[in-house]
Amino acid sequence: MNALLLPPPSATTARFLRGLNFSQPSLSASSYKHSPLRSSVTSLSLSEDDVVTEDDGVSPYSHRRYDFAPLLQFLSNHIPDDNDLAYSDPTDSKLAESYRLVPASLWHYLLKSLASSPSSSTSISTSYALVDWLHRHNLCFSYELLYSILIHSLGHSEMLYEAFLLSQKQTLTPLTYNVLIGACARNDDLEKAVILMNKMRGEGYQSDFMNYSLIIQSLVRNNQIDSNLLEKLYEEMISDAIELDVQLLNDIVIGFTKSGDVDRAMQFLGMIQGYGLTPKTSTVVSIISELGSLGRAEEAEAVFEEIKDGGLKPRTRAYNAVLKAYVKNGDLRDAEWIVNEMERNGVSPDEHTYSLLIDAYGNAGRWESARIVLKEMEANNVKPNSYVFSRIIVSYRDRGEWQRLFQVLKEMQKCGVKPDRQFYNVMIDTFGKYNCLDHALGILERMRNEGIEPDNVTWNTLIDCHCKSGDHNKAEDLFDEMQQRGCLPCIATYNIMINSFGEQERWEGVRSLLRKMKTQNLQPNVITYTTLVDIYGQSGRFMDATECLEDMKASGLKPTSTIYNALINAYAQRGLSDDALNAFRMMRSDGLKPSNLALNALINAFCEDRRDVEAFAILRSMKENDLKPDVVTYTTLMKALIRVEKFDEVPGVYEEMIMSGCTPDRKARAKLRSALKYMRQRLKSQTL
DNA sequence: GTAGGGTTAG
Repeated sequence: MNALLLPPPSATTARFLRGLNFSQPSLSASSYKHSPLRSSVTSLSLSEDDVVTEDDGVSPYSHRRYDFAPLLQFLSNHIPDDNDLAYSDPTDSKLAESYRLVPASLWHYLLKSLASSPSSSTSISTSYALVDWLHRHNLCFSYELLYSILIHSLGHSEMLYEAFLLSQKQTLTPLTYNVLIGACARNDDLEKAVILMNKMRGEGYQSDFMNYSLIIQSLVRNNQIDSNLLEKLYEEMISDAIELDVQLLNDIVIGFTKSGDVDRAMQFLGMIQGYGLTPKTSTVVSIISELGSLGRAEEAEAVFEEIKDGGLKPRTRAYNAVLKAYVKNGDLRDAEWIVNEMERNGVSPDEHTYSLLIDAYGNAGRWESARIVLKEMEANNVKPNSYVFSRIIVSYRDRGEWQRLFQVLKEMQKCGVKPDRQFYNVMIDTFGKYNCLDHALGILERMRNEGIEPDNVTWNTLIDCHCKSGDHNKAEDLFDEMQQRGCLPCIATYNIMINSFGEQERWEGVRSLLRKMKTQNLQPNVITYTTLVDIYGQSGRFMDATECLEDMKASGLKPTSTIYNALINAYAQRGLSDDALNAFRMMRSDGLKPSNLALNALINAFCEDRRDVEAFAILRSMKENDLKPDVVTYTTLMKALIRVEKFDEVPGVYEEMIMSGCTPDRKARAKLRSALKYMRQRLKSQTL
């Protein structure tokens, strides 16, 4: 479009240009040797496509070099301000005349190179100057486009701030809006992107669908995606009547997948197919993978089949995703089957395949089979790595056979695999979970000796295991040490420390941790608020606890059932049954389903408040709502009966518990025993 | 179609 607006080149101007020597790099190069702008940008080699060709067939301009050095040199020396002297400078108009023939596309290219050149602010200010200059001399039309190019390039080279400043100089048009929003999203500055989108909408312009793609991609990239947010974005797209292209639909599917709402993701997958479009394989695989992580094997299989229906052959990744589902479910036979299947179809297993298989055998306690897989890996030239071994340790840790850790270490050495930071983190966690704090600290030493710098996770794990064993002083020392060594605490670190201070009832300490988080620009997350509600609630500071819950809602985070459980539980332990009930109702009105945890806590509240009738009413409503009472439910009910001295009703509850299929644990048996004891005592005192 | 995995906080 711009090329059409360019004045046609004439023979006279061409001669003029040749006469001015601008096409002779040797001359200009010598005169600009010391210019700060001498870079790849100052002179451009052009292909035939880039130049305007004359009608006469023999193009005088093909393969010529336009040398922009003189212009750029001039512009860098004349950074324009409002009452610019350059206007009256004769060189200015002479230069303008000499570049009259440069095609628009070339100006665009020059501008792009200049704006995205990695060097200094010099080139940025020169690019502004260039746009102004072109504008002033009517050399290149569509200034809107020029600004867009500039903003786009700046955004691509992470100079978003400059792009933003630039946009302030002009009235924004739909094109510049879109380019700017795109630049913000690419640079992960979504706050600015959203502000601009709203502003744009306010001015009656429609946003480009590309912007939504870029925003979703940025959210996914930074793990900031959640399904509510995505739902809101989708509503916006609908109300803006945005065209949903395949790319955008793929991005939405990925977004819902990553935010854990795989059901919604599958709806959109269906939408893609319904439009007769083909989803990207990587999109489909990511759904299978998520279904796999959730252990939803049948659905994973079904989506896997859809790849084949589309005429595509599943590759390693797709197989791995299904394999993950089987492993998650502990389904060894299906796991072995799918691996055979992939080999039969000529798809070679990779590191992930083997890792998953080893995981499966490890979980089944089949260490020998896991070793065979290790051998197979070697045979197939897939090198086992630290990851595989850390998975083995995790499976031993979770099955209580953590001492096998030493054996795993030996095996690892035999394979010539060096433990990495994450492996050591798993080791520290394992030692910590089994209260071997000295061993855990030993690993820290070992890491340092091997030149592996401990990271956030290392420190968090160490700090937390010391808190859990009650050594809050050592935990605090480690918290200080971490910072002295230049490791910045993250949100998890603060959550651990807040919990620690809370347990010690060091409330000023808690507040100062929250302040410190803010200075680091860390926002409290759901876990932070839950921790706060828990520690305040546990020490009877209910005002503080409820205030935290309100703060969380105000900050836009959705309360979870865990946070309500913490609150209900806190009230329950002090026998504040009305408050507990109230918290329970709040939970319901927030649309959260009550779990056994919440209901058991509520029963406990009535129990502590000697309201046994209400406690049993909860049991009834559990049964009516298809919630299976568990051993804790029945034990708490027995406790409630004992509290109101209805000892003779306890054996009946115990019996019902067994009848309903609950296995009594030590606490349940203890309740029955103490009820029987009281009954005997009562009998004795009556006979006496 | 060049990406997917492990460890920490309620």
